[in-house]
Amino acid sequence: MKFQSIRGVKDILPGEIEAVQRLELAARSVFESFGFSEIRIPIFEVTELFARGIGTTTDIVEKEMYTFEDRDGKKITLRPEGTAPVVRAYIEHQLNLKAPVAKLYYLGPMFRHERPQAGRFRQFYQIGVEAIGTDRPAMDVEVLAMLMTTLQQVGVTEVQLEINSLGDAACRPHYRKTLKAYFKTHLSQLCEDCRRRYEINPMRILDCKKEGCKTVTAKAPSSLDHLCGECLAHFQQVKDGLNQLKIPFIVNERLVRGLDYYMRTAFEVTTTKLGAQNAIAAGGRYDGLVEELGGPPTPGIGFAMGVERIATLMERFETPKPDLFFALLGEEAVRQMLPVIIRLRGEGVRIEMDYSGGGLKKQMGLADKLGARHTLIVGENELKSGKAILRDMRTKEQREMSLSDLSEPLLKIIRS
RNA sequence: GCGAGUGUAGCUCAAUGGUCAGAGCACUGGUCUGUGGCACCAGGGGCUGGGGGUUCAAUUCCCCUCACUCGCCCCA
Repeated sequence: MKFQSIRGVKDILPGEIEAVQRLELAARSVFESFGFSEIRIPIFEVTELFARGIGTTTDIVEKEMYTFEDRDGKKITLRPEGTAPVVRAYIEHQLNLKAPVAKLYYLGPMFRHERPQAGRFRQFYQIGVEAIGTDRPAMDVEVLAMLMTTLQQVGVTEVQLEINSLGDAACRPHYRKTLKAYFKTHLSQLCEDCRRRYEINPMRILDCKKEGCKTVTAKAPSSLDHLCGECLAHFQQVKDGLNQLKIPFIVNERLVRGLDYYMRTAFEVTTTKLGAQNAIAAGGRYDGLVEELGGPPTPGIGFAMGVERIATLMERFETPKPDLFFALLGEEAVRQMLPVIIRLRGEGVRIEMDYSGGGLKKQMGLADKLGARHTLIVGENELKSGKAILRDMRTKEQREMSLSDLSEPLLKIIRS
């Protein structure tokens, strides 16, 4: 009986994980420079939170959630996204009272029961940001700047930022009605999926890639023509802000989002290098969500980055190599050197050694394979003479070092 | 949920309805007993994903199943 990981779930091994670590590090540092703080949210919540937050007719809620009953009979769901939990925490801890705008970021795994595919997993990682408490377009611009800066810092530059405005509670219903009226006259030309979308979420039809639907949507009324004055002004200010910061973007009026809570600004960062899963980050404004989840009427905006997708666009980074390898011959050498090894490791020096008890040749081979910069040789001869041998593995130069005073001189050499 | 493709050594891949399923890389050992990379030599390693069927005989042909990959849908 061989065990293997569950379908759609994978291990990220050394060699692969380094890019992820860099991305996380870069994101943290960028977000914190913008004044955002980490919030660590649970990976499961009551099912109702997601149903209300994301929307009961969305694909995520209808068929992708990992939902189960816990031992008390409570309905629990592994989080499929991070915004609803963050908003729940915002309300629960009354973060609205602690600062005018709650600026939060999170990172961790999300779970969706989808068919695995290139760039799509059932457990996947997101790094996300939420700014709750302001509807100023300046915040939209800041959030987008954070996202693009982070991508740039990890060297992911061949991407496209697409933005759109979905309207708000005042103008979206009108647009929806107009759109539905238009599609009603073209129903027969739409694909089966789109006829279903017509009932559930007609805006999604705009996003269909089928040729027949495309010809219909090409002449469909544009969302941008139906924005109310306030939404239009908001959108204009967001675009102005991006231009001012020289952040390139295109307006894609077909851009709609699959989650119900988005309104006004919606955006997506895409790449052509990942096959079918071309979105590496996406987000938008969700001005009605806090209220929907039981909090005071509060606007918010956020995004999530797909960690695996971005990581595959990054160059690969080597696993760190040892600074120093200890080639020790005999138990006595091990006994005497262990304190030095521990002390140097405490200083942050990466030290490896041999655990097989093999001869010097074998240990040198291991030092080479691990890519150690230096090797310190201590055997019977060295114990007798009181002098260890330090070998530079690149230049092959060797020098003697006093056994009685190793740590400081070694530190100096390694840090030089 | 639907469609297509692929499962052979740790990895990348060969092969044939018929003797014992091979190669490269990797690994282990030796040439070289306290000095790595190179070279040469040798060695270990496989229920050919699992189950069933056809056949004298299946890794090969057929069916089922599982897994992976890619696409649709949807999404990050």
